[in-house]
Amino acid sequence: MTKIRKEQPKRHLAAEIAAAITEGAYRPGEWLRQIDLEETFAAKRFDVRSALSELAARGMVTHVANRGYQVMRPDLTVVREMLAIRILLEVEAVTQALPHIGPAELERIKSAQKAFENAVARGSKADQANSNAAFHDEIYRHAPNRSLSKFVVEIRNRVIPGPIALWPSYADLQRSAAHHVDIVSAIETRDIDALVAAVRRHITESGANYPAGDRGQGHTEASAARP
Amino acid sequence: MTKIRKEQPKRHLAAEIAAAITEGAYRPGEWLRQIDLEETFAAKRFDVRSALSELAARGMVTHVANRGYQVMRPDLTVVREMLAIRILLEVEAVTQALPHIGPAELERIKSAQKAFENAVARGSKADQANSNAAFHDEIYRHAPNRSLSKFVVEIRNRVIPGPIALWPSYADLQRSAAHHVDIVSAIETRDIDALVAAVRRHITESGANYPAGDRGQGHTEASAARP
DNA sequence: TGCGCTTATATTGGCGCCAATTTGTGCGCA
DNA sequence: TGCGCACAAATTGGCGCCAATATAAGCGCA
Repeated sequence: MTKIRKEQPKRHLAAEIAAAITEGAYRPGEWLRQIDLEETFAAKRFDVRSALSELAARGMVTHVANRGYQVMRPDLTVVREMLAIRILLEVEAVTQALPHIGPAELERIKSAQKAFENAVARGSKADQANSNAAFHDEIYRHAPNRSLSKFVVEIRNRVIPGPIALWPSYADLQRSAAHHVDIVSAIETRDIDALVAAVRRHITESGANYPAGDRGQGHTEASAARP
Repeated sequence: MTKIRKEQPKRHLAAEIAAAITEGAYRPGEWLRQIDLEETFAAKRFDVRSALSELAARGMVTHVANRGYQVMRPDLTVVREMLAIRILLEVEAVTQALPHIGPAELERIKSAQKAFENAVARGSKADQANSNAAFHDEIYRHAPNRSLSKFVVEIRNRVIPGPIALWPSYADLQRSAAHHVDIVSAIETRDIDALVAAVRRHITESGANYPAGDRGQGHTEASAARP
């Protein structure tokens, strides 16, 4: 008799919770109750705590003894610093990728860009975020340094977007789409300088949504939610 | 009556195990038995499994269902790619740091360098690794982008050194020390180009220990250790 | 005597309970 | 009526057991 085994792909709960946080399901400062997470993600207590511990190590949530875990409040300074790091990495990635982008690859990039434009017009917030990420990855994946492109993804997912950056205006989205057009055309004309400049501008301005004195956005409300 | 509470700084077991791996306590390909880890680190089963899961997510160990966790075999390509990323980040860090290094800071850097030389002469392998890391951090910490310097540390600790890179020859160590001297003098003369070149060379050559066809070093022996 | 099957052992991994602690509520007292 | 204390409810977190599975050992049979 052949042995039947349930091949569950060993879900990575920490990543799922992290995604939920970056998508705004949980607000900065909000308490993450283990019991809630258990039923929301249909996971066991063990996995929940394990995931929470991991996220705490990553600095995505803060842990208060005997109180629980709460979503880290995005520090404007840290966000800006992470953007600077992203620029460093993504500029390198796109520079490495350019020589390896032929007509076929360009076509895929263009369709990824189209997908983003569609998401801007008719998609949900999550669609917009995902198709935006997919567009960039479609470019970076051609960098010979595969670790680099993986890293770019990891860093991007690590930053907790403030509530403001999470709800960009339609104008913001259109500006993003315009940047994508710039990037694509720079790739098409093989203009490395223009390409680098476009990427740098794109990332920089993605953090421009953060007003100067951000910080306490949603502070009172989120803090009010008791643990 | 005042309440007495045991303020244990909430140890991060995953980091401890990771350190043990990078220090060579566990060889690539070796199986990590949970029971052994329990008593070695005086931790409970829960924490061990949690830490292991985290390390698996970081790609430091591989997880085989119902078999356990084993130390990831360092892939030469990945190691090289990570070195390239380290160069990118550390060059940026040192560039940012230079303008903020005054006489007082330079003095501390010099003493860190001395500490490394002492470790080379009389210290253990762990001492050498630690004092080397301390030297670099003593420089990078002056970069205004604090996230960057933290990041540099994280990346450095993420790479699993192959057994060869782990046991550098005395000549390797001396070369490393020489690089440090170059770096210090470049800082002293404020020669940014020389500084960048020195850092780049230092990191690049730290991976030169890996011979072309590395991979299977310690393969048979480590694999023999049954789970 | 060697090979294949069955049995035994060690290890992993899923799951759950209960003590400790904190927060919320209600009662009593000034 | 307002303040403070005590009690109750909810949540976290430490800990341990036991089933499932892989590996090793033992045994019978050709």
